[in-house]
Amino acid sequence: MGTDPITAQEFSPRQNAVLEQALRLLVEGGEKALTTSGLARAANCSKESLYKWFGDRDGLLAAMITFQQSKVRTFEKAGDRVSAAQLTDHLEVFAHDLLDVLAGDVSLALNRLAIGQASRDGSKLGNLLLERGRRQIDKRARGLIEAGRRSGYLRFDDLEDAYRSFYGLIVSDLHVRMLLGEAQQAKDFSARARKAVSAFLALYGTEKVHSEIGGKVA
Amino acid sequence: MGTDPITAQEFSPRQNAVLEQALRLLVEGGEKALTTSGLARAANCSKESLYKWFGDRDGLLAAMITFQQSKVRTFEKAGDRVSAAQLTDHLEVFAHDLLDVLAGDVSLALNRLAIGQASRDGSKLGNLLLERGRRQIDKRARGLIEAGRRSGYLRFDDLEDAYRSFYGLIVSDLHVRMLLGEAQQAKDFSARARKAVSAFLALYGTEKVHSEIGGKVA
DNA sequence: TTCGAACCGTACCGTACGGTACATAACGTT
DNA sequence: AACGTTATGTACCGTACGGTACGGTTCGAA
Repeated sequence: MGTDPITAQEFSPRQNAVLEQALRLLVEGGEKALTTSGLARAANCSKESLYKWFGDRDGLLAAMITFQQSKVRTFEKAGDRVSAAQLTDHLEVFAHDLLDVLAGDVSLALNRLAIGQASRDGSKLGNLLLERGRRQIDKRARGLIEAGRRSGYLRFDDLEDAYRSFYGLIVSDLHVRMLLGEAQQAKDFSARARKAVSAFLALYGTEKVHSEIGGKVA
Repeated sequence: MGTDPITAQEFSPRQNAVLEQALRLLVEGGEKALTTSGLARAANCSKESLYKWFGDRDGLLAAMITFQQSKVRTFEKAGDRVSAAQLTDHLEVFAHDLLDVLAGDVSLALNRLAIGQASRDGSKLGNLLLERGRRQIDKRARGLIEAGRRSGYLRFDDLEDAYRSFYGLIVSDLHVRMLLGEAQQAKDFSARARKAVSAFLALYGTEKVHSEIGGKVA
């Protein structure tokens, strides 16, 4: 009994299967489609087991978030020293990955769920989503930017300001628009990532990086 | 019968009062607190009137959005020619206003509502929010940016790209964080607006604007 | 083979919601 | 004064959900 099912890193295989079904139901039909009876039916388990494993419905929702985040492990291999080409490549890959993550249907569904419950549960789900999910992404980005500074390609006073700008240039209001359900228009994430990195380098890049890359920036 | 209550620009004073109460309930307790019975009780009206005026619950939600947006009229007085100081001032005021709007509790509550319903109603509320609410803001910003270009202070190929960058630099992920209910940390919107405009000018400003402003940019 | 734990399926309970019906009251119109 | 319109308040209905209880089943351990 020492392991809280919320803080435990993994669930039993059976529970994983059930949580998978729960995510499927949530993605397909939104929160209203995720009923305990429906989940029990879809996952071939009993409601009693659901309440035994997750406590109550809120516990189930929290478990779904931690489960999903335990699946997407963002690895961080920030080289200490990078070339200008490597830096732009890594930044663009990061930007593209970020857009891919934010646009994923499971991510959108979970964010919608947490936002919808924000005023009800004191942002418990929202904090879970931010602390456990975004932390990884933030670390990776900060590592990249720091490496760029160490290599003399980036210059900034406040790392947080620089990262915030980078994030905004990549995402802008696209995340909220997708959350609102706007018909996804041509998700050309590659071009978007390229533009964002180009703008970011124009803002925070040193003369060194501009001279080494030169014509690549429009 | 010719006027759809959704597309009608205004409701009757009685209906306005009821919608005001509906917004209050929504802000205070989220969507779950907004029940037809509760609203009837809070607004001293009958449920039958609610259904007569708004059709059903979804109609009520849509009416709440249009009602709220009919209250906040963003005026646009984009001067054709501006000075560098005027341009930066207008841009900073816009950025600050945008942050104020997005951080408003009614705005947050309505956005949470629309996002929570996004997978249920085919984004009807989300589109309403985007088309009627954001259109005004977008027009004002585009007018400002265009004026800056006409005056020789800004240079860009695509107005949409420039505006998207500006928006991202101002807001970044703050909107989503607030929607998720993150404890609001020191909303120093003035400093944030100044930084965003500074970055925007560094990206899209011409030599002219830099020479005229000079030391003001950190 | 027997025991016990975990689990499934189903039935059940209380509640609360969206929506409807009706009886009554205010009020302007003729 | 009689009437039609409009609105209120209350009672009601069907439904669907969260949560609980219970009988039956699987399955590994002793």
